[in-house]
Amino acid sequence: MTNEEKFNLITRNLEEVLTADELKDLIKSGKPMKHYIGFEISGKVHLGTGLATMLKIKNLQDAGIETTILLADWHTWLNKKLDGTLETASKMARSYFEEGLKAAALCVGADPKKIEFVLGSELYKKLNNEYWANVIKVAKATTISRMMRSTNIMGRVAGQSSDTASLFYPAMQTADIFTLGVNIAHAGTDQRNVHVVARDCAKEVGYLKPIAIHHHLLQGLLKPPLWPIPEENREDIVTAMKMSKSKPDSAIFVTDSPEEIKRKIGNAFCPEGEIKYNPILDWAKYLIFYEKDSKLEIKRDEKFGGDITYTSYEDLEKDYAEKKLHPMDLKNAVAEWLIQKLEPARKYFEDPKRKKALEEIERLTKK
RNA sequence: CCUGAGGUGGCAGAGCGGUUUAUGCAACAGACUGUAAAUCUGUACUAGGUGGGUUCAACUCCUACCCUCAGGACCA
Repeated sequence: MTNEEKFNLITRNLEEVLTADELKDLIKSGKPMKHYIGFEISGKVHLGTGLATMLKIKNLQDAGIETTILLADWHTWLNKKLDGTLETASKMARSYFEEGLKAAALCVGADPKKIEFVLGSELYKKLNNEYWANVIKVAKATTISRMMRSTNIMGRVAGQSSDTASLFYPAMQTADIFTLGVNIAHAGTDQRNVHVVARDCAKEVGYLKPIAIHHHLLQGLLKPPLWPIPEENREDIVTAMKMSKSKPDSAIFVTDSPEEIKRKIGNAFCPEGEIKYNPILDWAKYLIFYEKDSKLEIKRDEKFGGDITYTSYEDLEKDYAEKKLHPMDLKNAVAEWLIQKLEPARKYFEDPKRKKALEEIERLTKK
């Protein structure tokens, strides 16, 4: 694989790379590339955490990068998720979340065995003072206002009043990056602020400045609070509409049953001819047509034009915009695609132990 | 620690000592569109921070405690 091919693989479908030149240099240098992405154990694995992330991880694996997933149990605790205890977060990290991510990896053809899963609490314990020293170093190298601007990573509006612990969050996340020694930090675009903090203070803290890569956040299935979306705050609304674990009908989880998938897609917001904000098209673009050789088969009645197969997102979008493709036909096809794609995950969770863990996380997130 | 405001259903947000207990959003069902949305109709459901007390009866009064918010005090 040439350096250019590697670069293209790593950056495919990304929303942002900080910075592309640094990445090129890193590839050229031939140094080992170590990637990381972190997750809170805040609920079930959905298409965003699962498929979107794993598709990228597969690219990275193919490019020969060492991939790491941090199971951020401390962050989960700090953020009062699940039942609010560290113990539960740690337990569910291994019993459920890691398994859910592995299942998702299987769905997209990534190799779960080549992903290193690191549990936050184990890492911190192992490193003893070093980790917390890094947190303090980061805290010393940053300002409160800077940190407050980064706190939207927790699904909150930045700067909104919250407890003191939330200020530690970005410092910890940054320390994670340094402590793990990663040179490629990966996340959804919602976490770019923290990555920028990490890059800003890397030198001062005495660590490698990580390259940050950000993938697209999948849209949620629900109708936006304001429709049509006013142009001036379009960005805010769209990011607020991302798929969310806490709104089960906005998301599809990797273990959802075929019936559940059909129901959710069926209920999804999907205006005819609308291509600017359309979760189903968004999913088609970022999941189905993620790989170049993908295709989507539409099955429909003769009176609606008969079956058709799309081999590029552009064609799909064009027909949809011109109303040559009806939302319902699109929905059916996307639902069918997902049902098939997620089959390995459902199978994986037939295992009694995993199934039990899944039920437990469902219980914990119910309220 | 002090002062003030407040803690109501999934969320937002009123009133009231006693009855069918708002209202909005969300949810669910139906109608209408070959999806969803919008619109119309309907349904259900779910409360009163916690412990005491007053009362025939308390979400509504009293009291203690807890918590949130604003300000003050302390540090000076």
